[in-house]
Amino acid sequence: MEAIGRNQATAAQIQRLEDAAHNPLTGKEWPQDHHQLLQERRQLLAYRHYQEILDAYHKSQVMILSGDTGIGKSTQIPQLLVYDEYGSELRIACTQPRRLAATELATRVADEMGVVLGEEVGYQIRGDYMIDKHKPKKTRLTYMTEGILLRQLCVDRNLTAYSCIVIDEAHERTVDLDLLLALLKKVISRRKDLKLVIMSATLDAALFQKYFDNCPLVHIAGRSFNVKTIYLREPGPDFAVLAAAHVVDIHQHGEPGHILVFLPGENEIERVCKLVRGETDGLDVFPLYSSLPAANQRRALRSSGPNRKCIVSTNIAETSLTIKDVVYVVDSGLSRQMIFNPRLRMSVLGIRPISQASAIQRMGRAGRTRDGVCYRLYTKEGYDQMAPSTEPAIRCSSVESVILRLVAAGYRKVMDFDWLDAPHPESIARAVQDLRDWEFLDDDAKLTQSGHYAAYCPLDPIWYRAIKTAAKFGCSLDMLDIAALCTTQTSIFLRPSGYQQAADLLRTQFAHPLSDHLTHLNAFNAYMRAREALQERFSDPRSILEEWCMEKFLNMRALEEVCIAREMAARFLKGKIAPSRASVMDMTSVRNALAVALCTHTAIHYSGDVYRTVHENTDALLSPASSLVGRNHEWIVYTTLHKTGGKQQLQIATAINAEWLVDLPFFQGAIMPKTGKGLLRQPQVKKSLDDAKARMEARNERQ
DNA sequence: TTGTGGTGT
Repeated sequence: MEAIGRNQATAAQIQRLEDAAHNPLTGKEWPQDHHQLLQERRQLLAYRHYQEILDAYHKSQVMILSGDTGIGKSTQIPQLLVYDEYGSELRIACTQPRRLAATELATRVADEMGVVLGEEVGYQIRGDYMIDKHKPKKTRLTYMTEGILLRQLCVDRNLTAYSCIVIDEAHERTVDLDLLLALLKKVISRRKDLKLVIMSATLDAALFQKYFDNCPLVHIAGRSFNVKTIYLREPGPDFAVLAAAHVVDIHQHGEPGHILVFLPGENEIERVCKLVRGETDGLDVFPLYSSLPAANQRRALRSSGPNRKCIVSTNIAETSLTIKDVVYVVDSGLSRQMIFNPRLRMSVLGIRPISQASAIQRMGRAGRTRDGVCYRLYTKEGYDQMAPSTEPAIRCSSVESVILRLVAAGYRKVMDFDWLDAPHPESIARAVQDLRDWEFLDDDAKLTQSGHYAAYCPLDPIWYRAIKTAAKFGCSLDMLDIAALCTTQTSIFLRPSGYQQAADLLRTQFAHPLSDHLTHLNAFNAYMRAREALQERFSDPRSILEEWCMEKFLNMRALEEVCIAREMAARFLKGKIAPSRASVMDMTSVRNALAVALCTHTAIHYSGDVYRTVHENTDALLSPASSLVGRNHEWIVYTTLHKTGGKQQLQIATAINAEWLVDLPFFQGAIMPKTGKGLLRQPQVKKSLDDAKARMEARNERQ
């Protein structure tokens, strides 16, 4: 390649390289479509700002790049940096919040640069990579998820393999991103030759600029196409009815072009679909949400008949999936959001207004291929009252694993760490307390050996502890499966609208009378058996497996995720924890291990369907899906405490014996919640444990 | 009488 020193390239030089007879990266001739791709790329706004971006990049260690979606930031900027960084002989990483984006961008950019995917341009996501690992210099640019870079940061705290890190979609503010930025800020102070480019939507750019000592900001103004925004004149009564009416009106009177409707969830979506179908002809209506079987999702995205298409979707179409040729957007202004309440250690799921940033993102979905229209089912005043940006995820989730990773990275002052937005102090305090209860931190908040392992284990910390505990009970492999099932957030059980009762009925074939954890395990084992049997008989059993899952109302995507999580965790645990399995005939040991490991998540039966949690001292019902409903076991452990639709629920529970709790440190007198007068707030807990103790003593005497 | 969306050498 033409000799350009590191960080000395000009836009003209790069253009010359791209116009040359041979590909400067490979020395080979360009692929046939090179010139056409180049022409398309040179139309993109991001490409047209090459020189301005290079100037800012050369001048400063950190820079922020802002601009609307669809201008080619994610594809063009990393390519530009490949040429500019060529002299450094180190790699460039470009992070993405989602796996799909990482793989698709890598594929596209490898094409545009005229190289083979996995050679000069590659990707890395969990359980899958296309990079040249053996020749360190070969892969110049790697698209990866934020989590992958965080992992690499744990191993190599100065990221010595890289000369430049590009953070894309920074405005999405995932938990991993906030942790990554905080750690990168430390890295760049140690490594002055490491460059950082943060790409974000316009609205949040100033925030990042301030965080990085007022570094330069380049804004690429303009968007690919205009979208006209139409507000409601006065607030409407029922957003579902309103949404349906807008769709019908657009279909009857509007110019050609597909319609995309944003609603909070599956229920609302199915309702609107029904309303619209009843009143239109020649309109293909598709629901779209994550628990929809993959085939139905594909149909919604790919179908292209002569009819107009209307897709009624959750937030999944806001960022994760792109629908071609959308001209109309109907935005309800609402979404379901999960917010963590640190005091109750409880997640609350509810329908809330979206942010302005999110409204803009939804609107932009109408202007990807030509000018569009966005109908907002709220007033201009309603829009003005929305929060400018979506609350960063680190502010509304539990932070046990974040704090653990932070301590593992060598930062112990977790309370006054330099965050972009700090987690709630109460969240941090809770996390530190939990990590101590789980023995990952000692009394000086120092990392223990087992805390060190938990930080590197690709499972939630509490599940690493559960596997460790299970090893003592001779069932570490059963617990590994349960851990993978619980760490994978999406449920393996489907309950499609219209088939709820059938789904509930079929679920009972896996039901374990004493445990939802074991119910999940039964279903997972059944899937693994079917998978193995089919793999022996067919070379590509995927579609048959998909059918098998469909019949049993199991979510195959979730089950495959569980498989990957399990394999990765198993690889990590090899040599650290002895593998063992409980007898199929008696899973008592698994329940006992769950009781010990999840002892901070115990609840005692109160009255009727009501349980009261020991730690938070709050009343909650078993989830209606639990196989323990109506059985009134005295003690249970649960995986999560949720609030949905105003009701507090305990999800994924297992019945346990009081005898298993009496000797645990967590249940010794001092830790029990007390009232101001020093009286036990839950005398029933004490009584139950005392009774259990008496029973144990009596048994010992008899022997 | 139940549920938005992501992610992990």
